[in-house]
Amino acid sequence: MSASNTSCRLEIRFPEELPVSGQRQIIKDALQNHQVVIVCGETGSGKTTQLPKICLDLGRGTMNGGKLIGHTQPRRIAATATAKRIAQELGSPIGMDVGYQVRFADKTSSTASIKLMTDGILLAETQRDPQLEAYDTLIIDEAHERSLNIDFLLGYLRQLLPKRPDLKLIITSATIDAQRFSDHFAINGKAAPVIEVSGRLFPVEQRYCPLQPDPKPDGKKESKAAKELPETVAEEIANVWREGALGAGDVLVFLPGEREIRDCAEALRKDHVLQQRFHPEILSLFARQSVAEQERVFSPGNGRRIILTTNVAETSLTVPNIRYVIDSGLARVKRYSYRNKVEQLQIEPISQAAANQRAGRCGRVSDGICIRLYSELDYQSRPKFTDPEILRSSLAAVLLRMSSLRLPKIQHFPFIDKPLGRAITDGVQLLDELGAIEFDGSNAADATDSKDINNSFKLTSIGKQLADLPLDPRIGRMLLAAKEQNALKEVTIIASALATQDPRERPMDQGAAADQAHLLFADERSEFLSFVKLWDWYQDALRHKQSNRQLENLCRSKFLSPRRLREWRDVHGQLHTMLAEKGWKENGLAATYEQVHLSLLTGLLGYVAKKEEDEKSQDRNSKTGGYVGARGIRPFIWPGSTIGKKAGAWILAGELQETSRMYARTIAKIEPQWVEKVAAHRLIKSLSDPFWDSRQGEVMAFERGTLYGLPIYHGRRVRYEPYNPEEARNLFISQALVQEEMFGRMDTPALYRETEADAKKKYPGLFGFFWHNCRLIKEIEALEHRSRRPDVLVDDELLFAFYESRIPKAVCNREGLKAWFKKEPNLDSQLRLEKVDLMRHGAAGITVDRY
DNA sequence: GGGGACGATC
Repeated sequence: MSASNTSCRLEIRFPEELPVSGQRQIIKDALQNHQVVIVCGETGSGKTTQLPKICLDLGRGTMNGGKLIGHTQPRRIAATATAKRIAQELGSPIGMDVGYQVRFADKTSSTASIKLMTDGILLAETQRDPQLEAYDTLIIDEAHERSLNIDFLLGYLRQLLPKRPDLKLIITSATIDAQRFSDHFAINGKAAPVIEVSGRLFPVEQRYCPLQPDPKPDGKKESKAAKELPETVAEEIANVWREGALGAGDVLVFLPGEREIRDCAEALRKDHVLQQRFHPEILSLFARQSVAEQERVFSPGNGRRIILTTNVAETSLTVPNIRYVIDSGLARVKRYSYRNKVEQLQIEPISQAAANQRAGRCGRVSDGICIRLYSELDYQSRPKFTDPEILRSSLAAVLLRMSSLRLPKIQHFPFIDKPLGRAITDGVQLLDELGAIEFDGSNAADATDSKDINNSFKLTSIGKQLADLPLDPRIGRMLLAAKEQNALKEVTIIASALATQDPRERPMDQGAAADQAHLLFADERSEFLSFVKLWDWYQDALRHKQSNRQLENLCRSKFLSPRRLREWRDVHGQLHTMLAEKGWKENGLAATYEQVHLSLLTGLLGYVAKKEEDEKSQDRNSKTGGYVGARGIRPFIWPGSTIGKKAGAWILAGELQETSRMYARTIAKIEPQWVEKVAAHRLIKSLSDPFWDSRQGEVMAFERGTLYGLPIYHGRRVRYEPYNPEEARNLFISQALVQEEMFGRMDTPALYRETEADAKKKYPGLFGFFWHNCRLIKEIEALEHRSRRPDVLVDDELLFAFYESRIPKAVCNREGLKAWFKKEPNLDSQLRLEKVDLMRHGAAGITVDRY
């Protein structure tokens, strides 16, 4: 141990066995001469715990008369654990010199010099401290993970640094990413210095055992059939264990998802060689499994173990005692589809960086062997890095935040990887759908088509409120709507549930029992209301709890995760407090089904679907799910749905995600009229088949309303005049007057008499010209008949021209005409036809008088 | 007929 003293009361020691300790002078020198320093240190370098101490030693931090040394971590656990560790190393109680802040936990004080936090906390702080004046030093750890938060922070800091010359920034990353960060933070053309700190990784031998051979250079496929993944995993494990190069170490197998884990586990249990010779314990590891299931992985047993894992073991969790890694080279990757505006979760080949990270997982305790189930050529041809999250996400939330921070336009913001224009446009459209923004200037109407729409919007009051909520904009929008709907109580419960992980557990081997237990919370119309039922159950359980143990057991008996229930309660509590501070009152009476779902719908407009009328699509074996949604998507109801087939004609989904199919999860029955209630102005209306409606006295048409292409209603009679006044007038003249349907059909003498009597009662003294003209035309028709000259009567076109020229331009219905009659008493006589008007020019000689 | 992993203001 060596120690150095600063002016402060603490003695700072650097454990010499940590590689970073040996380089602290180099790091100090770099930090003194540069505003930004990049530190790459692999696992075990000690960078996370020692870098803040090096900064302290350099004279930074509150205790040296400066400000805070801020240190961010991607995960809450890492932030709190690191804070405790550093405090311990400094011999200072937590909160005194080293504090931490994560969501729901704040252990900071005015005396602290070092503050550990999640990157989300620092990002949130930019809202009220845009210059980040609280800090004199910032350490952004694990920057290579390139989460949305990290990318935003790095962009933010890039533009902040010139305004804060006193602020020092350390970015830590994996070695392969270092150059990109160094270039991004170049000042006056000078890249930021990169300091490499060795890690303590043991050598890992790479082997390639491809499932399928590489394609030959001539493009012809190898005749050998591709091997199956589960069988190959079993085979390779047997091989390395038999070979015994590294002894009986545990094996970590990276697979893309839960399903592959299940298939693989089954194959391993059936493999005679493995079973008889090695008796392995087969375990699985993925995020949504119970704590008990996960714990088994972290408490090594006596025998050989095989752990089948998803990406959770790539960064978030470290499995001990791993000597062998088998890498399928695949992962389920979240991407955002701009076309459908839904999330996709599909299996993709991982990047070289991710493959290396996976391989490194067997070099932590001693030498390791990594077997890749793909060829070296395949590896070499893969992208170097995993796409950063910002290129795979909806940008609505980012745009909202940027706008609320009054940052430059997104195109000019210094992101390391700039999002595509298409993605930006999509984000703007979502914010517009939520009513969060308004377009300024003249191009408002066609703004969504304009190329630089994102240059011309500003936040509405809804947008400003959304930016203040720690929620996805869609979920935040539900809360704002719930305030109007008087449904805040229920919607706060639902919104916080949608914002956290589903507390319901479904262990692989007890699926049916879990489903059965969860039926307790089922609602026959809405799976959103299941959350409310579950919430009530949980509140009741909390009230009656005898001990934490008893509560945990009760939760477990219902297949509920205590940890996630707590997280749900924390988020709910936070929202509840925030809304109360705004002065919003929760409804005392239970909200109606409609009030709750109108609120949800306001945030989920694109997630409405309608049962297809086509009978065939309702078949079991149909290739479609029997529903059609916005933008032409055809979702399937998630098989775990408790409503399923009984869902009805219209549903709202809490989530649409494309995995093996497009699935709608968390569904509820809704009425199509509700869509109109919350989104009347978003519907695209089209009118067809206009006609004269003699009862209304108006030209009417059939209206059809669509929401993102989904017909919400059709065949609705509406006035045609507002839509097309010219054509409405033409139809009024041709059908009401020329075709004599002003008061209804009169095609038989009886009907004629009836209609006339009726009209006289309803419209006394009005439209004398109409009956006059009708009679005259009849008279002449009779004449025409007798003279056997079908051309004597003037035709419809001339009649039309007669009325058209005499009726005021603004008149296109009965009421309009009536009003003109009052204004212009002469109009009646002007509109009366005379025989001469009705006779064709050439037939003018023929008159009634000749007979 | 079935789910990669994170994360969020006084």
